[in-house]
Amino acid sequence: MVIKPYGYAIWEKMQQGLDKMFKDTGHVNAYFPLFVPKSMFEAEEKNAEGFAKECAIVTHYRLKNDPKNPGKLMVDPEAKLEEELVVRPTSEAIIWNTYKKWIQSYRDLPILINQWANVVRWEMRTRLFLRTAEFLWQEGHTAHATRQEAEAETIQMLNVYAQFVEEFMAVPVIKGKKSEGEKFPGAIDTYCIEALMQDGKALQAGTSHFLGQNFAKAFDVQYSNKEGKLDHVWGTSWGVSTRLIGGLIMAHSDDDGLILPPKLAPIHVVIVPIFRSDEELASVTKAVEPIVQNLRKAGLSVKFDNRDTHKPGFKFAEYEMKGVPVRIAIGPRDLENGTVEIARRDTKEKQVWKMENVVNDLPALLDDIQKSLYNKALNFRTSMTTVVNSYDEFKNVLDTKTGFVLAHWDGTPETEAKIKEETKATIRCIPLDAKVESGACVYSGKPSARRVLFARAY
RNA sequence: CGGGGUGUAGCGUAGCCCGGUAUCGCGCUUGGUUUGGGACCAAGAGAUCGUCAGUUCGAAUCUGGCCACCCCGACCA
Repeated sequence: MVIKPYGYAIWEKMQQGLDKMFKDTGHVNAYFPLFVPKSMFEAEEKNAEGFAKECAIVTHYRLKNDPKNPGKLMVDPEAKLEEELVVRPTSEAIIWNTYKKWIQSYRDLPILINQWANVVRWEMRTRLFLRTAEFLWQEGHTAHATRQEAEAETIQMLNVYAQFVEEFMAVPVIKGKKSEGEKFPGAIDTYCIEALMQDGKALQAGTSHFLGQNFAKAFDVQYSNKEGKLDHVWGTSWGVSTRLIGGLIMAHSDDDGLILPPKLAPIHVVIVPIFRSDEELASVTKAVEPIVQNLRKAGLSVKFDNRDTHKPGFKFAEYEMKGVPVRIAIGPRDLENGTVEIARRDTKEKQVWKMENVVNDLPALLDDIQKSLYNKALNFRTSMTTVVNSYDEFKNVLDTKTGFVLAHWDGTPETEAKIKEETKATIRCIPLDAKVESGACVYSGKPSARRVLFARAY
């Protein structure tokens, strides 16, 4: 997948928002290698097994001219690696192998590291942004002296993700815990945030794992505690990826293109001048320049599109497609009246503002758009979350209404697998705020203590 | 890997059944008229029809092999 500049700008905005939140919670960035020796990779068995089917492997380190095919290259059989290198599908292995060297004492803990990186998972079927063979993400890897501290870290980062997705992406999420079948291989517990897309399908937007001592044991990472006794350290890992861009697109867009929340929009405001002649453009430009400068001073990203190669109507359509939250049109009529035309992308609503109010009032409009997008998505999710009490109802909702389904489940992997097989729906999570409510599993009729969240998912 | 489908200009396509080197739209170039919601007119440029082989006087079209891509399924953030 190629991410073009405008799409990459969205990713950069996401990075900025998340990176600040990571730093604010005490984390630092570092970088670990792309290639992981196979022996290192296989040290944590469950993790290795979980990813084995989708690993790219480097077996050679040189190409040479193919004597049978002039001008073509071939793998040089002489250049076979002693040990194959796995292209990281995630970095637990190489990071824990490194942490082993860094940790001796409780005084070395905690280690709170994040890395921004690319990873490769050789998917059989890819989906733009949602599932690509190579993707960009961040992965946090922390090491702690106590179980309690690691668990608190896991939940803290889950909350960071939830806050980011809701505040920046304007997408409401449900925080929960994954079932045994859906959790990260190698983790004790996987927590996640689940979002609902406009087509009624769920999207896992981020995960935070409590690794227990699994990796510490696999990589022999021990520390001396205050009593002078050796113990394995406790770990977490957590990540979000460029999948969030796909989620952002699917959560808000309409038939006219993207709708971007102001907090992630590469361009907050586009100004389109209306003019027939160079003289008109000059006089419009003169009025626009101070507005641009002052909006930029206020911290907004402003584009003044003064191209004379495209008509205004074309530009209107173009920026709508790109999801720019606010468009300002200024023409000769506005110059006479001291006004501008303000159009918001989310509602398509147009207003005429006094020119002198633009700089002052625009931040509030952007705030309103941000909130309004969130509320719209929240209302949608609420209307698309259905409580069901029978398997017939369950299947009917999935087939006709779609969306999230809250149903009782007996807690067994067997039932989970059967439901998945028969309906394509998976347990998205066991919501953290699920109230204790005794009931009967929609599939088996066995007792259940709480409802879990089902959906068909990406 | 199983099942289905498609490869013709930068993109989307017609033509294929019934052989005679290619249609239309978008986009691109130039000129003119336009410019408050994706402009119009005119003139241009651009295609070894996925690839290799076969049949034929002649292949986008018929036959066979190969390659690539797409959709559905298994796998998945």
